[in-house]
Amino acid sequence: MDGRRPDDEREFLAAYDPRAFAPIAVTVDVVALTLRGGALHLLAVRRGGPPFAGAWALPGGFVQAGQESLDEAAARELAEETGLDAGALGRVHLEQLGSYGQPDRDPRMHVVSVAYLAFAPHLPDATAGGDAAGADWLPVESLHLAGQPDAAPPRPIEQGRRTGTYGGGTGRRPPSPGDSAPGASSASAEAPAPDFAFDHDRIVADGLERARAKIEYTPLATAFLDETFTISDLRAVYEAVWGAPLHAGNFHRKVLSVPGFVESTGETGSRPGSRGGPRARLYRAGDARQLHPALLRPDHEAAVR
Amino acid sequence: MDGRRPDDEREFLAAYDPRAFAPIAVTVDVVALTLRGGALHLLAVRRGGPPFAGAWALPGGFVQAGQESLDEAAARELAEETGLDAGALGRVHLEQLGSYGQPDRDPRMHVVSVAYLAFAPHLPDATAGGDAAGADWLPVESLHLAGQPDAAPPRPIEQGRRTGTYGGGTGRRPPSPGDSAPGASSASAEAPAPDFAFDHDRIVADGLERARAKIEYTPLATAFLDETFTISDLRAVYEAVWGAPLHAGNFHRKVLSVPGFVESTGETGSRPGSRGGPRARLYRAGDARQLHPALLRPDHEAAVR
DNA sequence: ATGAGTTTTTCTCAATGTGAGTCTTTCTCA
DNA sequence: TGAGAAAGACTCACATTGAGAAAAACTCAT
Repeated sequence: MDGRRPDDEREFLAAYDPRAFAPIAVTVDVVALTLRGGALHLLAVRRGGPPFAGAWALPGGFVQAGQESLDEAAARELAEETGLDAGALGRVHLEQLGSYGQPDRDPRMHVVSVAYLAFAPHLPDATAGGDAAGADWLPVESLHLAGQPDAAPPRPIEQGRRTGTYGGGTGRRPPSPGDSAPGASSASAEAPAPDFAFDHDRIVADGLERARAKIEYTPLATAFLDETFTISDLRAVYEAVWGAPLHAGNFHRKVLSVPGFVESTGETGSRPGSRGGPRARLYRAGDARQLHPALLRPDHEAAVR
Repeated sequence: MDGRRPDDEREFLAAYDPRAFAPIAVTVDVVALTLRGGALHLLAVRRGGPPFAGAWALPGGFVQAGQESLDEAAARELAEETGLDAGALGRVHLEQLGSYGQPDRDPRMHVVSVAYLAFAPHLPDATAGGDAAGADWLPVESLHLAGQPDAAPPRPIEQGRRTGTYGGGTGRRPPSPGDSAPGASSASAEAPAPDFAFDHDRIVADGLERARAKIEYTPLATAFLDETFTISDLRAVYEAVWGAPLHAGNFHRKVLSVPGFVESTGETGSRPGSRGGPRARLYRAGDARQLHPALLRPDHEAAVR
């Protein structure tokens, strides 16, 4: 562990001179996900300088030595990049994703990056905080990521109507096995560059997989929604994150059967953007921290071999 | 992300002088688990120098800047502390657990530690590699850990016979709900100190929870066993890690019903240490990377509220 | 205002998975 | 040789799941 070198006070004080031994920088990077127009989006910044100038990257920055914990650094970076105030930030779920420390992942020096995963309700447009050249929410379905077994080929972005359910919109549902949600866009103005700086494509891929797995057995899908929501809103989250349509009836039954997942507000919504149907009841997140039984992904082919 | 400061070549080269800005040290620590005498054990080293001289700590050390990845550093530290050769190390499962970066977690300076979790088949006694004062396998059930809801109170270690099944051995099975496996020991000679240096008790607690959760939905329990094993051997792993007895018949049925979990060798074991019963069939790990359906922990009270 | 098309919500049914036991057979040990 | 233990196959009642049907409540374009 930390410091096995020193055998006496003098020696370890020498050995721990900060400038003498550890030329490794520590940064945090945030994979921030939100729902916009029914589709899953990722917060990315456009790099202003080399290396990878002009490429997309994850928002992040250096951990301030001696000043902050990793969690605090991640929250700070996320706030800087999104313009979130402390209140809005409080509604965001932020958890550690993992650390990335290949010696050559940054051409300048050995940088260990601690990645975080954030789930946020609909957020305002990103404001290029700090010194990034720009920041934007990129539709996740249009990204092509390293090592993604289900990476979708690049496709032309289609602006347009969405059904409000799952992230597809191209009419080819239900998707065949092994299908990944086809390209679709909603809010972001420009076609996303397919590549990320550094190893950020891998971090994003890991974050997405974590998000998809996490909503199976935790109620975190509610972190994408406002204080109150309908069961259909919740189903739209699962469909967007998993990229597959779900059976509405079974989903309804299941959500209500899991203790502590959601609790009824007694009220009923008005659903302005609806395309018909009765007014849905409103719920808020319950007090469960784990879902039992879990909502398993459809197919997710049995044992992954 | 890494480096948003620089806006031109000159500036970022200056900004990235290794010695100029990041007095944060990066270490790896390994939560290494193995089965000894049917009980789960944790590899710990006795600290030779301050701070926390004489306390138990996790094996670990500095990441060699520019030289190795985090995974490589963890494997190296584990090998140093266990005397494992490359071959034996190949049979060990090693995965990243998480990073710990509270500014004051090490009194000397800001140290970010990337923790790893290792599952190993029965290993030889630990050899105090490096410069630790000693290394030993501590029975997990005798530890009392920070923030552990189910932390067992310290108990006298009882040397002695074990039934070969779950980690109890005190005859009080089946345990009542909420029970955690009572203190028991097998190999280690001295009573374990209940406290760890730094925040290592938290890291251990996180590692144990991860291990308990991970064997639910992955076949990693087989990483604690030799090349071939019986269903009972496998059940003993689950019982030791979860600290609760399992229904032998249901476990048997379930393991065989999960595709790719185990595959039959066609052979049958001799079981020298057995206390009766027919010779069990031998299996080896299958090719599944996920268990479907999963083997859920008993009770694990529904939704954790 | 009317009818077509949607959506919410509830039900049914068959298939599958699960916990708790029982039973037979095969071994070890005293 | 008999008591005790373990492997493994079964049974049974019950919960969970996927697929589908259907009633009721709405929206929207004619």
